[in-house]
Amino acid sequence: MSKSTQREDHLKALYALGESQPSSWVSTTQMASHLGVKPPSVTAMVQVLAELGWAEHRPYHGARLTPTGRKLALSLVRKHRLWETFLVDRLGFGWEEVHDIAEQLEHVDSVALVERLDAYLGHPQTDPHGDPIPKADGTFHPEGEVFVLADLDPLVRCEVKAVREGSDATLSAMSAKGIALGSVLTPMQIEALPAAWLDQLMVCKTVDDGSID
Amino acid sequence: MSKSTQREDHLKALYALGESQPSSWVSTTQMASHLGVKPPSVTAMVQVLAELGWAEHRPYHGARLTPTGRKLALSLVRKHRLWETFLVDRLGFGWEEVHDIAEQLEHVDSVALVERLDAYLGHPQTDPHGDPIPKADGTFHPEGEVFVLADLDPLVRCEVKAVREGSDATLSAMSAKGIALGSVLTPMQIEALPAAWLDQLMVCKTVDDGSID
DNA sequence: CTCCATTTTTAGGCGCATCTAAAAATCCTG
DNA sequence: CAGGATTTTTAGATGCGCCTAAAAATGGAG
Repeated sequence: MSKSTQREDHLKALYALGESQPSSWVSTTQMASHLGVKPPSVTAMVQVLAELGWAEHRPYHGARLTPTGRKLALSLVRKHRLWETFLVDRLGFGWEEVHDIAEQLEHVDSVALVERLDAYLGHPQTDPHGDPIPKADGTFHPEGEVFVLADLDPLVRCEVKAVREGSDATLSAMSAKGIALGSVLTPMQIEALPAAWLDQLMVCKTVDDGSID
Repeated sequence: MSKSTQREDHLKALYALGESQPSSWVSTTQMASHLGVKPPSVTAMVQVLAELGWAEHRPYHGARLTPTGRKLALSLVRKHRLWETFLVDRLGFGWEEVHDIAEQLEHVDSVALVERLDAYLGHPQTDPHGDPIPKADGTFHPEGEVFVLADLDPLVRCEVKAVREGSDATLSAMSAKGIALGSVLTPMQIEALPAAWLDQLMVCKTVDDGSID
């Protein structure tokens, strides 16, 4: 936490936005709206990240993480998702309640803490939303065959594996409709879902031997 | 970690130093060396705390917590000690390793988190160092046998051991109702007491069914 | 290929918490 | 009880992260 929560937040934004789009160059405006600040503030911070060797900045074109910056960002994602797992699995929070708390916890600075927490939780591979938890070395556990529900062409039975970028309200609404990780959706159920959810729900086709990872 | 980690640190210093000395007035120099900053910085922050109603500042004499400030300070102590308990009891840290980590964790702002953590840990009464953990209402678990009457959950016979922070008028009124040190109160009598008194009367149970908590 | 609309950076300020140096108050000694 | 030593506060400056407004660069439409 010590140095700069802000730097870490900008780093995370850079990572999140860079991953979710073809070009890894992220505009300052994009980051600004993601972080809830104004573009000039992002420009200033991106320049700091560049000086630290965590990002590259191509003026008027955007910013991108360096390998070092990516490692740091992944360690933040790791901490965030481990804390979310702790909050849900151990403290009994609902999956829609934990984001803001984890947002704070992830800035606590202690390598030993993260590693002990990871061990305490049994080295979980995904967080309560189904998102993969990076390992200490910054690599991911091999991911299964999940894809966005919107891509499910012939509507068939499938199992919810993850929810991407769900707001707290969305997650609550999903819970209210009985959707949780591991829920099985029939074609009929899928048709009844709000269209917006189709882009957020990550699923895999259900095979009859209900094996879960 | 809101904007106010610094405020919280000053509040805690004020509490810690005020408790451990006869006069509760704490000098800015004392606080400064405790916090690792210079006295003028403390003066400035103490003035902020005063404006917030968390402390009183008598220029050139020192600062002191208000009741509100004390409650806030105690909630920080509570969080700190609960996290230390978690780190040692659950994550297996040594008791000498946990202070700095808890120092960071205590600034995480979520009432629900603290309460769930407390429950998860089994409502511990002391932290790994043996220091008492304040309860959510800012009172301590019975240090010896003594505790605040308001905490007497199943109403049972008890004996008055002390009166905390009672004004002259309050003490007179208590005397008029026959309450003095050593008085024995029955459940029926307790129910008839002014609510305000329940927070001031320190009691111990007269029968030894020592189990609760 | 030029010019205008949009995006992005630069310029200049603000609030916060900190600092150093100087002024003010208190305390202590003779 | 006076005056110097010490403590504490005030004054003024710095770094950081944010803002708004203005300037600069990009890129798209004719």
